[in-house]
Amino acid sequence: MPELPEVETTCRGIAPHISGQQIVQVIVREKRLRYPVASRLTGHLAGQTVHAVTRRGKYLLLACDTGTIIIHLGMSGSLFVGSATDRPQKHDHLDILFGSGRCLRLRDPRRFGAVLWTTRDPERHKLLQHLGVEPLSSSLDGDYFFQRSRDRRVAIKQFIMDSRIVVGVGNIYASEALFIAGIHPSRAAGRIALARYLQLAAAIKQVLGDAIDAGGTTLRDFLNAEGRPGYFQQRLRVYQRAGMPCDRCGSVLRQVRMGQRSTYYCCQCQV
DNA sequence: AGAGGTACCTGGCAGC
DNA sequence: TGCTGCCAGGTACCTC
Repeated sequence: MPELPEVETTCRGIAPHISGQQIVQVIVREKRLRYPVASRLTGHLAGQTVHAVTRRGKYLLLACDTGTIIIHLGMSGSLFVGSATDRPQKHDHLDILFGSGRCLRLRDPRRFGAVLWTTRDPERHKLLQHLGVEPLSSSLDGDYFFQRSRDRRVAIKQFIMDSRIVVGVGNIYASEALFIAGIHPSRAAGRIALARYLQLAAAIKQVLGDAIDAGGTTLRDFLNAEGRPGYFQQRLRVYQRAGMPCDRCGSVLRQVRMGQRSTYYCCQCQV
Protein backbone atom coordinates (compact mmCIF):
# COMPACT_ATOMS: atom_id res chain seq x y z
CA MET A 1 0.00 0.00 0.00
CA PRO A 2 2.24 2.72 1.12
CA GLU A 3 3.65 5.13 -1.33
CA LEU A 4 4.44 8.56 -0.04
CA PRO A 5 0.83 9.82 -0.16
CA GLU A 6 -0.32 7.09 2.16
CA VAL A 7 2.55 7.63 4.54
CA GLU A 8 1.74 11.34 4.59
CA THR A 9 -1.95 10.58 5.09
CA THR A 10 -1.04 8.23 7.93
CA CYS A 11 1.20 10.86 9.48
CA ARG A 12 -1.56 13.47 9.42
CA GLY A 13 -4.13 10.96 10.58
CA ILE A 14 -2.35 9.63 13.64
CA ALA A 15 -0.64 12.84 14.80
CA PRO A 16 -3.67 14.47 16.47
CA HIS A 17 -4.36 11.29 18.43
CA ILE A 18 -0.87 10.59 19.76
CA SER A 19 0.99 13.91 19.89
CA GLY A 20 1.43 14.97 23.49
CA GLN A 21 0.27 11.57 24.73
CA GLN A 22 2.19 9.46 27.18
CA ILE A 23 3.10 5.90 26.26
CA VAL A 24 2.12 3.40 28.94
CA GLN A 25 3.06 0.15 27.24
CA VAL A 26 4.41 -1.36 24.04
CA ILE A 27 3.22 -4.79 23.01
CA VAL A 28 5.25 -6.68 20.43
CA ARG A 29 3.45 -9.79 19.16
CA GLU A 30 5.81 -10.46 16.27
CA LYS A 31 9.33 -9.13 16.35
CA ARG A 32 10.36 -10.61 12.99
CA LEU A 33 9.84 -7.60 10.78
CA ARG A 34 12.38 -6.43 8.24
CA TYR A 35 14.75 -5.91 11.15
CA PRO A 36 14.07 -7.64 14.47
CA VAL A 37 12.12 -5.30 16.73
CA ALA A 38 14.57 -4.44 19.49
CA SER A 39 13.49 -5.69 22.88
CA ARG A 40 14.83 -2.46 24.40
CA LEU A 41 12.05 -0.66 22.53
CA THR A 42 9.55 -2.08 24.97
CA GLY A 43 11.53 -1.10 28.05
CA HIS A 44 12.62 2.34 26.88
CA LEU A 45 9.25 3.66 25.85
CA ALA A 46 7.00 3.26 28.86
CA GLY A 47 6.51 6.64 30.48
CA GLN A 48 7.79 8.65 27.52
CA THR A 49 5.68 11.25 25.77
CA VAL A 50 5.34 11.49 21.98
CA HIS A 51 6.11 15.11 21.17
CA ALA A 52 5.76 15.16 17.40
CA VAL A 53 4.89 12.94 14.46
CA THR A 54 6.73 13.77 11.25
CA ARG A 55 7.65 12.11 7.99
CA ARG A 56 10.94 11.84 6.11
CA GLY A 57 10.51 10.06 2.80
CA LYS A 58 8.44 7.01 3.63
CA TYR A 59 9.72 6.89 7.20
CA LEU A 60 7.46 8.04 10.01
CA LEU A 61 9.25 9.62 12.96
CA LEU A 62 7.73 9.69 16.43
CA ALA A 63 9.82 12.04 18.53
CA CYS A 64 9.84 10.99 22.19
CA ASP A 65 11.57 12.26 25.34
CA THR A 66 14.91 10.50 24.90
CA GLY A 67 14.84 9.40 21.27
CA THR A 68 12.80 8.73 18.16
CA ILE A 69 10.71 5.78 17.00
CA ILE A 70 11.33 5.20 13.28
CA ILE A 71 8.57 3.33 11.44
CA HIS A 72 8.54 2.14 7.84
CA LEU A 73 5.44 0.47 6.42
CA GLY A 74 7.23 -1.62 3.80
CA MET A 75 4.97 -2.90 1.05
CA SER A 76 1.95 -3.97 3.03
CA GLY A 77 2.02 -2.13 6.34
CA SER A 78 -0.60 0.12 7.80
CA LEU A 79 -0.80 2.05 11.02
CA PHE A 80 -3.99 3.11 12.70
CA VAL A 81 -5.31 4.45 15.96
CA GLY A 82 -7.93 2.53 17.85
CA SER A 83 -8.89 1.53 21.35
CA ALA A 84 -6.44 -0.41 23.51
CA THR A 85 -9.17 -2.97 24.04
CA ASP A 86 -9.65 -3.76 20.33
CA ARG A 87 -8.89 -7.38 19.67
CA PRO A 88 -5.76 -7.73 17.52
CA GLN A 89 -6.14 -9.36 14.13
CA LYS A 90 -3.89 -11.77 12.36
CA HIS A 91 -1.08 -9.49 11.22
CA ASP A 92 -1.23 -6.90 13.99
CA HIS A 93 2.38 -7.15 15.11
CA LEU A 94 2.85 -4.22 17.44
CA ASP A 95 0.79 -1.90 19.65
CA ILE A 96 1.81 1.30 21.37
CA LEU A 97 -0.66 1.98 24.17
CA PHE A 98 -1.24 5.49 25.50
CA GLY A 99 -2.50 6.89 28.75
CA SER A 100 -5.56 8.15 26.90
CA GLY A 101 -6.69 4.57 26.27
CA ARG A 102 -5.82 4.87 22.61
CA CYS A 103 -3.63 2.39 20.81
CA LEU A 104 -1.38 2.87 17.79
CA ARG A 105 -1.33 -0.45 15.97
CA LEU A 106 0.93 -1.72 13.20
CA ARG A 107 -0.51 -4.26 10.78
CA ASP A 108 1.82 -5.71 8.17
CA PRO A 109 1.06 -9.03 6.45
CA ARG A 110 4.30 -9.22 4.48
CA ARG A 111 6.49 -8.03 7.34
CA PHE A 112 8.67 -5.84 5.14
CA GLY A 113 8.05 -2.97 7.51
CA ALA A 114 10.33 -1.81 10.30
CA VAL A 115 10.08 -0.33 13.79
CA LEU A 116 13.35 1.09 15.09
CA TRP A 117 14.52 3.23 17.98
CA THR A 118 17.30 5.79 17.90
CA THR A 119 18.54 8.18 20.54
CA ARG A 120 20.43 10.28 18.01
CA ASP A 121 19.25 12.77 15.42
CA PRO A 122 17.08 10.52 13.22
CA GLU A 123 18.35 12.27 10.09
CA ARG A 124 21.73 10.74 10.88
CA HIS A 125 20.36 7.25 11.27
CA LYS A 126 21.89 4.78 8.87
CA LEU A 127 18.61 4.31 7.01
CA LEU A 128 17.90 8.01 6.63
CA GLN A 129 21.27 9.68 6.20
CA HIS A 130 21.56 9.08 2.46
CA LEU A 131 18.00 10.02 1.56
CA GLY A 132 17.52 12.48 -1.28
CA VAL A 133 15.27 15.53 -1.42
CA GLU A 134 11.59 15.63 -0.49
CA PRO A 135 9.53 15.64 -3.69
CA LEU A 136 7.04 18.24 -2.48
CA SER A 137 9.70 20.66 -1.25
CA SER A 138 11.32 23.41 -3.26
CA SER A 139 14.54 21.36 -3.23
CA LEU A 140 13.10 19.25 -6.02
CA ASP A 141 13.04 21.05 -9.32
CA GLY A 142 14.18 20.51 -12.88
CA ASP A 143 17.65 21.86 -12.21
CA TYR A 144 18.21 19.41 -9.39
CA PHE A 145 17.26 16.43 -11.57
CA PHE A 146 19.36 17.75 -14.42
CA GLN A 147 22.48 18.16 -12.29
CA ARG A 148 22.14 14.79 -10.58
CA SER A 149 21.50 12.90 -13.81
CA ARG A 150 24.53 13.94 -15.85
CA ASP A 151 26.51 10.90 -17.04
CA ARG A 152 23.91 8.54 -15.62
CA ARG A 153 22.88 5.80 -18.02
CA VAL A 154 20.27 4.31 -15.73
CA ALA A 155 16.67 4.35 -16.98
CA ILE A 156 14.77 7.44 -15.90
CA LYS A 157 12.15 5.36 -14.10
CA GLN A 158 14.77 3.75 -11.91
CA PHE A 159 16.45 7.13 -11.45
CA ILE A 160 13.34 8.80 -10.01
CA MET A 161 12.65 5.75 -7.83
CA ASP A 162 16.16 5.95 -6.33
CA SER A 163 15.66 7.25 -2.79
CA ARG A 164 19.15 8.77 -2.78
CA ILE A 165 17.96 11.12 -5.52
CA VAL A 166 14.40 11.85 -4.43
CA VAL A 167 12.35 10.08 -1.76
CA GLY A 168 8.82 8.82 -1.99
CA VAL A 169 8.38 8.10 -5.70
CA GLY A 170 7.18 4.50 -5.75
CA ASN A 171 6.30 2.21 -8.61
CA ILE A 172 2.80 3.55 -9.24
CA TYR A 173 3.63 7.23 -9.27
CA ALA A 174 6.84 6.78 -11.22
CA SER A 175 4.79 5.45 -14.16
CA GLU A 176 2.13 8.13 -13.70
CA ALA A 177 4.59 11.03 -13.51
CA LEU A 178 6.52 9.88 -16.57
CA PHE A 179 3.28 9.67 -18.52
CA ILE A 180 2.28 13.21 -17.54
CA ALA A 181 5.75 14.48 -18.46
CA GLY A 182 5.74 12.55 -21.76
CA ILE A 183 9.01 10.77 -21.03
CA HIS A 184 9.62 7.14 -21.99
CA PRO A 185 10.42 5.15 -18.82
CA SER A 186 13.51 3.45 -20.23
CA ARG A 187 15.19 6.60 -21.54
CA ALA A 188 18.66 7.09 -20.03
CA ALA A 189 18.53 9.70 -17.25
CA GLY A 190 21.63 11.43 -18.57
CA ARG A 191 20.03 11.97 -21.98
CA ILE A 192 17.10 14.08 -20.91
CA ALA A 193 17.17 17.84 -21.42
CA LEU A 194 16.62 20.41 -18.70
CA ALA A 195 13.27 21.53 -20.11
CA ARG A 196 11.93 17.99 -19.84
CA TYR A 197 13.20 17.66 -16.28
CA LEU A 198 11.28 20.80 -15.40
CA GLN A 199 8.13 19.05 -16.61
CA LEU A 200 9.02 15.86 -14.77
CA ALA A 201 9.57 17.62 -11.45
CA ALA A 202 6.22 19.37 -11.86
CA ALA A 203 4.53 16.08 -12.78
CA ILE A 204 5.87 14.33 -9.67
CA LYS A 205 4.64 17.15 -7.44
CA GLN A 206 1.27 17.04 -9.16
CA VAL A 207 0.62 13.30 -8.87
CA LEU A 208 1.83 13.07 -5.28
CA GLY A 209 -0.01 16.22 -4.27
CA ASP A 210 -3.26 15.08 -5.88
CA ALA A 211 -2.96 11.70 -4.21
CA ILE A 212 -2.41 13.26 -0.80
CA ASP A 213 -5.44 15.49 -1.32
CA ALA A 214 -7.52 12.46 -2.25
CA GLY A 215 -6.13 10.47 0.66
CA GLY A 216 -7.10 13.31 2.92
CA THR A 217 -10.74 12.63 2.25
CA THR A 218 -10.45 9.44 4.28
CA LEU A 219 -8.97 11.25 7.26
CA ARG A 220 -12.40 11.93 8.69
CA ASP A 221 -13.02 8.31 9.46
CA PHE A 222 -9.41 7.53 10.12
CA LEU A 223 -10.23 5.96 13.46
CA ASN A 224 -12.18 3.33 11.61
CA ALA A 225 -9.36 3.11 9.11
CA GLU A 226 -9.50 -0.37 7.98
CA GLY A 227 -10.30 0.04 4.33
CA ARG A 228 -8.17 1.61 1.69
CA PRO A 229 -7.43 5.29 1.58
CA GLY A 230 -9.51 7.30 -0.85
CA TYR A 231 -6.67 8.06 -3.18
CA PHE A 232 -6.45 4.44 -4.16
CA GLN A 233 -9.62 4.83 -6.13
CA GLN A 234 -8.40 7.88 -7.96
CA ARG A 235 -8.16 7.41 -11.68
CA LEU A 236 -4.70 6.28 -12.56
CA ARG A 237 -3.90 7.07 -16.17
CA VAL A 238 -1.45 4.29 -17.06
CA TYR A 239 -0.78 2.13 -14.02
CA GLN A 240 -2.38 -1.32 -14.42
CA ARG A 241 -4.02 -0.17 -17.63
CA ALA A 242 -2.03 -2.23 -20.13
CA GLY A 243 -4.09 -3.01 -23.22
CA MET A 244 -6.48 -0.13 -22.59
CA PRO A 245 -6.45 3.08 -24.66
CA CYS A 246 -4.33 6.06 -23.70
CA ASP A 247 -6.67 8.83 -22.55
CA ARG A 248 -4.58 11.36 -24.44
CA CYS A 249 -3.99 9.76 -27.86
CA GLY A 250 -6.00 6.52 -27.88
CA SER A 251 -3.00 4.24 -28.45
CA VAL A 252 -2.94 0.96 -26.58
CA LEU A 253 -1.02 1.30 -23.31
CA ARG A 254 1.87 -1.06 -22.81
CA GLN A 255 3.43 -2.92 -19.90
CA VAL A 256 7.07 -3.91 -19.56
CA ARG A 257 9.25 -5.10 -16.72
CA MET A 258 12.05 -2.85 -15.59
CA GLY A 259 14.23 -3.83 -12.68
CA GLN A 260 11.73 -6.58 -11.79
CA ARG A 261 8.89 -4.08 -11.56
CA SER A 262 5.90 -3.61 -13.80
CA THR A 263 6.04 -0.40 -15.77
CA TYR A 264 3.20 1.13 -17.78
CA TYR A 265 3.44 3.70 -20.55
CA CYS A 266 2.09 5.02 -23.84
CA CYS A 267 4.51 4.47 -26.71
CA GLN A 268 3.00 7.41 -28.63
CA CYS A 269 2.91 10.04 -25.90
CA GLN A 270 6.15 9.05 -24.17
CA VAL A 271 9.45 9.37 -26.03
C1' DA B 1 30.84 4.67 -8.84
C1' DG B 2 27.30 2.77 -11.20
C1' DA B 3 24.33 -0.95 -12.74
C1' DG B 4 21.89 -5.04 -12.11
C1' DG B 5 20.26 -8.82 -9.47
C1' DT B 6 18.65 -11.04 -5.02
C1' DA B 7 16.49 -11.51 -0.75
C1' DC B 8 13.08 -10.73 2.73
C1' DC B 9 7.42 -12.45 3.44
C1' DT B 10 2.37 -13.41 2.89
C1' DG B 11 -1.85 -13.35 0.27
C1' DG B 12 -4.63 -13.28 -3.83
C1' DC B 13 -5.47 -14.92 -8.16
C1' DA B 14 -5.27 -17.51 -12.67
C1' DG B 15 -4.66 -21.82 -14.64
C1' DC B 16 -4.61 -26.64 -14.52
C1' DT C 1 -11.60 -28.43 -4.55
C1' DG C 2 -6.82 -28.15 -4.30
C1' DC C 3 -2.37 -27.54 -5.99
C1' DT C 4 1.26 -24.59 -8.39
C1' DG C 5 3.25 -20.60 -9.94
C1' DC C 6 3.14 -15.87 -10.51
C1' DC C 7 2.34 -11.26 -9.07
C1' DA C 8 2.05 -7.36 -5.65
C1' DG C 9 2.49 -0.36 -3.71
C1' DG C 10 9.82 -1.27 -0.84
C1' DT C 11 14.54 -1.21 -0.17
C1' DA C 12 19.08 -2.90 1.69
C1' DC C 13 22.74 -5.41 0.25
C1' DC C 14 25.46 -8.21 -2.80
C1' DT C 15 28.38 -8.82 -6.99
C1' DC C 16 30.36 -7.44 -11.29
